[in-house]
Amino acid sequence: MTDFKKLVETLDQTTEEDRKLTPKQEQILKAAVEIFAEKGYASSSTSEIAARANVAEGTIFRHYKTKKELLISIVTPFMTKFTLPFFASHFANKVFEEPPEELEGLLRTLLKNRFEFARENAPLLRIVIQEMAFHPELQERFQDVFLEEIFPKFENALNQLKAKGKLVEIPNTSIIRMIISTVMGFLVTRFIIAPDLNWDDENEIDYTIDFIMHGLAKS
Amino acid sequence: MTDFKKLVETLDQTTEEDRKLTPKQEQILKAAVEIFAEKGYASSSTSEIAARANVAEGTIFRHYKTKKELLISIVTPFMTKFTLPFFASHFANKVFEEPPEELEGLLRTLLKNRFEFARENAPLLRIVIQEMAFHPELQERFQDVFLEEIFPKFENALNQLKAKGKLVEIPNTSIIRMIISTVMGFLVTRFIIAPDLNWDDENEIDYTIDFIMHGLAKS
DNA sequence: AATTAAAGTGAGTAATCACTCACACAGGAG
DNA sequence: CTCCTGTGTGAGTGATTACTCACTTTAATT
Repeated sequence: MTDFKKLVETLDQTTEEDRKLTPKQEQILKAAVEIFAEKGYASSSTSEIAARANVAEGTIFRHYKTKKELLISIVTPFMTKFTLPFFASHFANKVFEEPPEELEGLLRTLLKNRFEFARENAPLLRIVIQEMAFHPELQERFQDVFLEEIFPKFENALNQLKAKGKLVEIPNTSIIRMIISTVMGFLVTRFIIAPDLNWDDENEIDYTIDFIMHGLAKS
Repeated sequence: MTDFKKLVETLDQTTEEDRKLTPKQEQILKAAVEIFAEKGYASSSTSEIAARANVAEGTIFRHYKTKKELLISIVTPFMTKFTLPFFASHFANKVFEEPPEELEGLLRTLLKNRFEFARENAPLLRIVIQEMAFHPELQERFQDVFLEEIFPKFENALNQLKAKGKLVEIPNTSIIRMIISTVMGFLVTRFIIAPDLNWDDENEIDYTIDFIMHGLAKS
């Protein structure tokens, strides 16, 4: 429960920070997200961001010392919000603290959570995926969250499911990789690669969960 | 068999083109691949490429009209070589022309093929994934290959497997998405995100195939 | 009304960028 | 030898870049 408290504090902090923002600062962030998502960080110019935000170029550098600091202040709140609640919903949290009965309920909340979040933040998801490759600061931030918060809980749940004979006996790292590959593959296809297709989201989510469930069930 | 012939011609053509290259031109391509993979296309400068290639900057523009043409001449041969042989190995080809007995054999050749290719061309794989998002020319080239060559054959094979009652009854697009998500998720993790981990490749390939097989088997 | 600190401005700057061009040099054909 | 064409060169160019700074405006406090 202490973990959960810490998480809530983190989220509250960031939303408090959001409220401190000047109107012009909000315009800057909005414009920067749009342009970064469209052309990538390296190909985006601060002059263009200023223009779209209806702001003088100097105003950007009043609030953010460098262009990179602007990127980071956009990306890191998203990263923590996207990765931490992985197991932070009340239901999912319970699943991971009590011995988990079934993988399916966990997968379903997890996928639906992240699906809604990705839908509402598609440009940010795009930016993170694109820029993570080139900015070590972002990689470190991600590793911190993933290795210390998500991975241990994930592994613990998998071990309990294995003990109950409900999971294939392959390494946890492999299981986690397959789950994340499938989930991220779905989200990336749905919201980044082909967002304009006619998606039957309800069914696709069900198919995806069934695929993982059968793929990982003890044979 | 005509398709197969065309494919061989395509591959031969590109390797013939490779042989026409000046030594300096090879140095340029090698340096460009390295630097594009390290810092991304937009953050790479032609001066740095020239320096690493031990070549004057003007030499680059003698062979490639623009920086973007250099990128494209690097990326498109890789894309066709990576996507086309999807079903072009003799064995896989047979599987897709005769009624397919099992999905497993197909998956195994397919994954092993692409695995070796990704291992030998990891920097190029990285460049393609990174730059596809921002260059419509690359997206079009990819769509041509995928929609006209791979997708129809893939779908045909899946239909035959479904008719035999060996596959779940969900849309082919969903099945294809899950297979590609899992395969690409493995290759990207293995060669781009965490290439320095201690990988047990033989087993990981087996796990991955088993995961897909069970995930897609008729329940 | 006076004071003050923060927010906002935009012309200015040095660096870097992709790309050009006039020229040097190779070697094969006539 | 004389062309000639393709290859290689590197100083030069205009455009663009992230960032600075002297200045003005805003808004809240005394």
